[in-house]
Amino acid sequence: MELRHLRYFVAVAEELHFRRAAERLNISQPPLSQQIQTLEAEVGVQLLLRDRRGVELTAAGKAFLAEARHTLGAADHAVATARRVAHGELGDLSVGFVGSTMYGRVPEFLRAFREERSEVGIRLRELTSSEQMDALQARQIDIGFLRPPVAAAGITVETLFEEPIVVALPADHPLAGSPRVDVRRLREEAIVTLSPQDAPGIAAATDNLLAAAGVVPHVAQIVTEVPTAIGLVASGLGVAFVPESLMTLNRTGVVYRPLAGRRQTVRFAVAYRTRDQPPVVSAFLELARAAVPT
Amino acid sequence: MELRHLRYFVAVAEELHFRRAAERLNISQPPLSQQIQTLEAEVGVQLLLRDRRGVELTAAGKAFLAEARHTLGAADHAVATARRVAHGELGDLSVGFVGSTMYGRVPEFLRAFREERSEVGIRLRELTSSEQMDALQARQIDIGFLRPPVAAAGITVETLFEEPIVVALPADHPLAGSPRVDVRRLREEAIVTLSPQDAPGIAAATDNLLAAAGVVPHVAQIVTEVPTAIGLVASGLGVAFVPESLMTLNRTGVVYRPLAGRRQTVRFAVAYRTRDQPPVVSAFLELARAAVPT
DNA sequence: CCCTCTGATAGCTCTGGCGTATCATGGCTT
DNA sequence: AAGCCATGATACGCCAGAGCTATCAGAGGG
Repeated sequence: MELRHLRYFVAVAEELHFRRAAERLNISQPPLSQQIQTLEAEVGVQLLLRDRRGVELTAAGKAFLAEARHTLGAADHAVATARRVAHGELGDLSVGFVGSTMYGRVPEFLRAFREERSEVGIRLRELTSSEQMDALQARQIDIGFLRPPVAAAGITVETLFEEPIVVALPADHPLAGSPRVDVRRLREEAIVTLSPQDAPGIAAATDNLLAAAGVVPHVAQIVTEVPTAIGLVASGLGVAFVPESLMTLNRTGVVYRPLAGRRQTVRFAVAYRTRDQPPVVSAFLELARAAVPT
Repeated sequence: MELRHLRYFVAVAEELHFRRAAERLNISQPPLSQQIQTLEAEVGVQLLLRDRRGVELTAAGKAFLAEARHTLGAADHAVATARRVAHGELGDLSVGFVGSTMYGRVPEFLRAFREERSEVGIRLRELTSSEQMDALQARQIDIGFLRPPVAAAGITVETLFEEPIVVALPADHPLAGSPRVDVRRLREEAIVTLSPQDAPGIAAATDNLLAAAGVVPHVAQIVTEVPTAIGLVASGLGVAFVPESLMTLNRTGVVYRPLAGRRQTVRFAVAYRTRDQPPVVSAFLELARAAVPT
């Protein structure tokens, strides 16, 4: 049995007239009769009563008509669904992100994308930058939000923008009152730093800042995620250098101050497999690129 | 697009290997490649990634696979459903009945049929015998339970059994104490009779009884349904002659007594279209015939 | 009694689905 | 590095079968 048989049967059942049904199907009447006969033989059941005065459905024919319509609808739906997935209108998207990006632009991207493509399901996973590279290669995620430098075979890392580093101080710190902070004045401070393996971008920026100021850091604690570092600052353990966007994390006991002197930035990037992307990915990337100022 | 394309695609998607899929489909590999190409061209979307090391599904391909399986399932289901309807295992049955039969064997038939064919939906309509003949011809009902004589073109009326007429008396009637009642002793009674149009069987039986006893009836009221007649007996309006099976209608203020002398019976019959029956009908008829004693 | 309408049948054509043979390409082995 | 073996794609011929035209058979209706 083929869909042709179902299409023909539905046409005859609707017209209750072989010649008219054949016209509708753009074939002549004899092959239509033949195909219906073949169908009835295969089902093994009489579906139509021909009584010289038009056609009538048997009880089995009525039941089959409903099911045949459903089958044809399912076939159309299969095609439509595949097309929509191919056009990125429908599908699933797994997104990885490092903790520090959830206070910046990522939530904005996600909200905008959900509005534009309400039928794309988004799954979020918090991962470090290097974990994201592995997850991208293993196809566990399709897009990653992370901070370079980071690289892996088959993965494109595309910087979306740069943002300055600011310093997070305990609220009761003497320098908390200054509009800008000179790194050299932090010479005696304990510093909470990020692990170079897990947050290479921020770790390198911190090193640069301190080296440029000729400061040898007293490392109070090495942590994996920026929000953790800010938590430790709040508890008075030391100061931390963090990306500007983290200022939206208004934690009691912490103040953020811009740095005096040469501006030090960290990059914010999106990463994706260079090949074998689901179609939704390119739509998401375009949205993210459009959302950041050139 | 034909079901063939879906079958082939599902096989390839499951095997992830053209040659093995072709074996499973009992065709050779080249036509399988061709058909899949045709399918992809028609859908307009790449469904499979061939990369020299087996085959992989695209996102669209995964979505299409699920839909294709569903479509194939729907096609199988269409065939199975038509067959089940043709075998009377599934379907709908409209049954007409006259009021007096619902106190006899009909409920028993219905219960037994529902147990045997739980997937046949039964709709019940209370109709007089002649209304049932019209409804059968108009295909509004498929089976009727009624009391002959009644006839119409294209309708078979098949007597299932006969049952004796008994008399329904008000409980305070002088004859209520007798084990049997002689009709001649009802010479002076008001009688509730049934309309010959609506209940020809019982009306004729009543006429016969009275004529045989030489009684000229005082007709108190003519009614359409036997239960109505019994209601009037309960109110003391008169006596009525009713089929024995109505004795299961235990109405306060009414007693039933068998008649003395020659036994007068009414028939109980099932009626159906001689042709163009839904397949369930014959199953129901066989059950009804088997349920009555020969 | 003929005419007209229905769906079915006959016989032919030709498309297209399938087969065999072969190609192109990439990974693996040696 | 070269050859081998696997993959899926391509080339091409064959023939089943889907479709066509012409015709038949039977039932109403005028």
